[in-house]
Amino acid sequence: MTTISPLQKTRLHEGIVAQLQEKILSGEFRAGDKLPPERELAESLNVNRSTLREAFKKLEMLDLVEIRHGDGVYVKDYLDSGSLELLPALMRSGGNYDVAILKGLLDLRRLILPDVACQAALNRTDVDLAEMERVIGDSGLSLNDRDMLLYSAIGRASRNIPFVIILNFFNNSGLVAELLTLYFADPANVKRTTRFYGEIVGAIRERKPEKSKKIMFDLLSFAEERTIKIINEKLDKDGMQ
Amino acid sequence: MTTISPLQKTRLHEGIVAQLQEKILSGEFRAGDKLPPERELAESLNVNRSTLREAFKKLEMLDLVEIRHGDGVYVKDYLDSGSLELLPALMRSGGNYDVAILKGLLDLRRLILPDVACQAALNRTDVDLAEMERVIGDSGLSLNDRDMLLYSAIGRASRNIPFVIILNFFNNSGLVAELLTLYFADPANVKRTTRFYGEIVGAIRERKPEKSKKIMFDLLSFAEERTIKIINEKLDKDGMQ
DNA sequence: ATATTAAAATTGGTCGGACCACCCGACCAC
DNA sequence: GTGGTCGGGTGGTCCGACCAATTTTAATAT
Repeated sequence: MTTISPLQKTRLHEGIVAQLQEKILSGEFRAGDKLPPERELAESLNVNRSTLREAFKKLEMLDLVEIRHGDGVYVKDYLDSGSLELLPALMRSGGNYDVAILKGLLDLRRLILPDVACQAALNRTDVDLAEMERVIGDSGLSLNDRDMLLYSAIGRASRNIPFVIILNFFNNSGLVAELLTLYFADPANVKRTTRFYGEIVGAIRERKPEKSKKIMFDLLSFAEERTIKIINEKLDKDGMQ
Repeated sequence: MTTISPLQKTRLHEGIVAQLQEKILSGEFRAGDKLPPERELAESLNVNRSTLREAFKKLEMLDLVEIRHGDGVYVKDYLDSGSLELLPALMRSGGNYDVAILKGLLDLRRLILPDVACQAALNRTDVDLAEMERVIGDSGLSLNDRDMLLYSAIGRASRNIPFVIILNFFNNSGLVAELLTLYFADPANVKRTTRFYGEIVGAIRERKPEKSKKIMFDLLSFAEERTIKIINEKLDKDGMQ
């Protein structure tokens, strides 16, 4: 029995984006390389030039390529200019998790979220609070959804837009979703996290910034340790078979 | 006598992206709204449908719109799904700096960079170190360029790819560049920052993570305070005239 | 009347080809 | 050398057509 179908409806230009992105991230196309002309590349891919151009527009927005009118399309160094959106692809470059990147992401979470909680405690409105309480009380939500919605609500309550954007990147990229599923597979983790929900919302309700920060930091530290452990076990198992 | 021309070459579809993005961020188009059909909108903008579609591909990559085959193009809530690349536009929504977002960005910097310096001290190679020393010793660089290149070098030395990507977003978005120009207008700030360069590279050379973190944090706190002050003065002045 | 189903209309996705705008290198005039 | 000219290559835009997915409408069966 396998997991549910991916049900990806693949638009042609998206396939091209994925293909070219992979070639760039894997190093097959190096920074500074000049790609073949659009007309030529379109023919190679058996695709219309318009379609290829739509793909290029996405790659340009990801800062993976630079398009120079009258000259050509050049590969950029994604370490100099890449976007956060590249991380999911980078993390799976070898088929397995790239643990270094995963740890980097968890670092980021641990650095940012306590401050978000702190600012949320300072700036939250009653409406923000009601939304948090609704989310942690809604039994119709899956564990994953509840978790992500709560973080999203806390982010909004902080009124710090850069933080909100980064938080929602975590939520929407699918990276956290995968990790959460593994994490919540252990009932002990579910219990710990459920307790955390009450504590953090309570601290935000009482408008206690330092307490909120500490609660958030402690939970993240706990979850981070467990997650790294789970991933390492998974890698070991996959490595053996 | 004025400064040299900006030499902006504007591609048609980029103008469309800017226009639609502004309408979304300003709230003229609200989340959930359905945009006019491509054919209709293309005619309104006096532009070809292919060109409009290229613009849509960029807006889709920014997660500002969702394109549904056979249905239409819908506006998304950028607070739920937006990308970091939106911040520069958000910060200038009213023509002036949005100080709240600016502070959020500086928060982010102050949270992340000390950890980057810490990890750089742990993971740097001799090549990384040589690059840092080259940058701070290169008298051919402008103050702005030297600053950004040093941070970039420290970021790479940390070997933490998510951090590098966020750092380079700061550098490449143009936000930091503007602030730096204001910041470096005061010779006292130049002096303080130049001293910092020697200290931080020294600490990274000696592989002292906590020392590196503290040096970075102190400098950022100093620079942050000065920058906020400068911006507030600027806003006051602009407000009076 | 209501529910089901099939056709039509709407809309995004792809295509092929044409022409314009820009960059660059080769060549020429001074 | 210096500067201008020109031609070939490349991205930018345009046009009109058809394909594919979805929604809407109309016809039909119950």
